[in-house]
Amino acid sequence: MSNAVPTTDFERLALAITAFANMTSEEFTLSAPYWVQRSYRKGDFYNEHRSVCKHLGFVLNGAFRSYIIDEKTADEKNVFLYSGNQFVVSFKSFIRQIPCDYHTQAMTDATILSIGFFDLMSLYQKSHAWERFGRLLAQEAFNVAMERTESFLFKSPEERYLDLVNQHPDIFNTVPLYHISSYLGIQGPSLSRIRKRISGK
Amino acid sequence: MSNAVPTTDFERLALAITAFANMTSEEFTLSAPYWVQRSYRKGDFYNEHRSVCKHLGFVLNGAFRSYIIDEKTADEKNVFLYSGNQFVVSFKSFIRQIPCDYHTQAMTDATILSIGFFDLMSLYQKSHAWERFGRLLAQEAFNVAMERTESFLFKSPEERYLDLVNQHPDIFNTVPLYHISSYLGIQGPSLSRIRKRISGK
DNA sequence: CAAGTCTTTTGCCCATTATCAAAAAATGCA
DNA sequence: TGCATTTTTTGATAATGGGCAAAAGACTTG
Repeated sequence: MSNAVPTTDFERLALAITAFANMTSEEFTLSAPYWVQRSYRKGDFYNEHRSVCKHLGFVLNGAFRSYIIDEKTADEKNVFLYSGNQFVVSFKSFIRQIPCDYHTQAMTDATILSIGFFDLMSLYQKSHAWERFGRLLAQEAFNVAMERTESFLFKSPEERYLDLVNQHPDIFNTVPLYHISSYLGIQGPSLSRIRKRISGK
Repeated sequence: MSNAVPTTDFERLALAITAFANMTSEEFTLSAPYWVQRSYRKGDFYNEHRSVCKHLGFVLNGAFRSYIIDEKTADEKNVFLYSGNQFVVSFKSFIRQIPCDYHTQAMTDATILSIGFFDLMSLYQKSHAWERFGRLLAQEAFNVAMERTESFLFKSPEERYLDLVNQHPDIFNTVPLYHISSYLGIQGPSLSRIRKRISGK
């Protein structure tokens, strides 16, 4: 972990946030003192089960997953994937500052820019635009959850796979397929067969 | 639709909200002028696709569903069910006051107590406790969505069915099973077989 | 480069669900 | 009550995914 934030990375963050929350670069600049760059090795934990998620991270490189260990089968199930230009955060734990249900782990070496909960809260107080950011972040979390629910309701594993290829083309080069199959709610061999079916089209 | 709110119904609402948001009955009483009782016949719409959801409803009797029409198969898929002592609202549409993705319809004759969006917003402004209610409502919506996502990820249709029996024992007497199978993400005949399997245990 | 490890695919068989159609049961209504 | 409609169940078959084990392929790393 280091504090030096290269200009280009910081500009990427600025661009993403000003676009996301429709804020000016002056408003964004209020947050400048708070961002810290962090690096993770593959397998490192962004946040662990039972501990409170204290930071909101913006993914510069690499990919993370949130997973739960299924008591019955003792294996891991991926609930969320996060990759470049997305926010990595265990939302429920973060907004309520309560222990997290998930393990959140780097699936690859990764770098992020992160801001602490209390710093973010102070921005919410200081700035209307940041308050809006907070609301949009919450709504986004809700939307992601709903889209995922609807994908299970309306779509076959094959369609969910194709959607994921469209949404995160980047992760397929860097992340093992068993993480993908877990996210899709199917077994490794099933994903393998789906990919075979698709390639024959 | 009528305006006369019987005392007992109103007390049920008061009890539910004060418990939910940990507010005093004085704080709850601030909302008293705003609640209106509404009645629905089976098949009536609480809110229609493309129109903004303008009310938050507390279900006194009966049950509602939110559904989407699947373009591919042209049939309806239930995304949410709402029954007694729960809030019926199309959350995303309500909080952002944007057109709704869903149809929300009474599955049985039903009565609710409802409060309008702007009245609720004014309560949020006037009262810290109501602001807390708003936050908890949002978090609850998020949790419901997440639990539903996780149920698809971790559970078989049979387990989802058993969970629903526990969570909403009331609706099984009043609502056609095809609404339930749609909610569970399976076909009618499959639910029938699941029920047969279970009854033989 | 080669051995060892990790990841993905394949083969096999089984259990469950989808699909379509028809029968049976339940319900509503005259 | 009895007919018509709606809802649920059943039957038969096909498609899909699960589970297990083994093989094949990729990737480390000494």
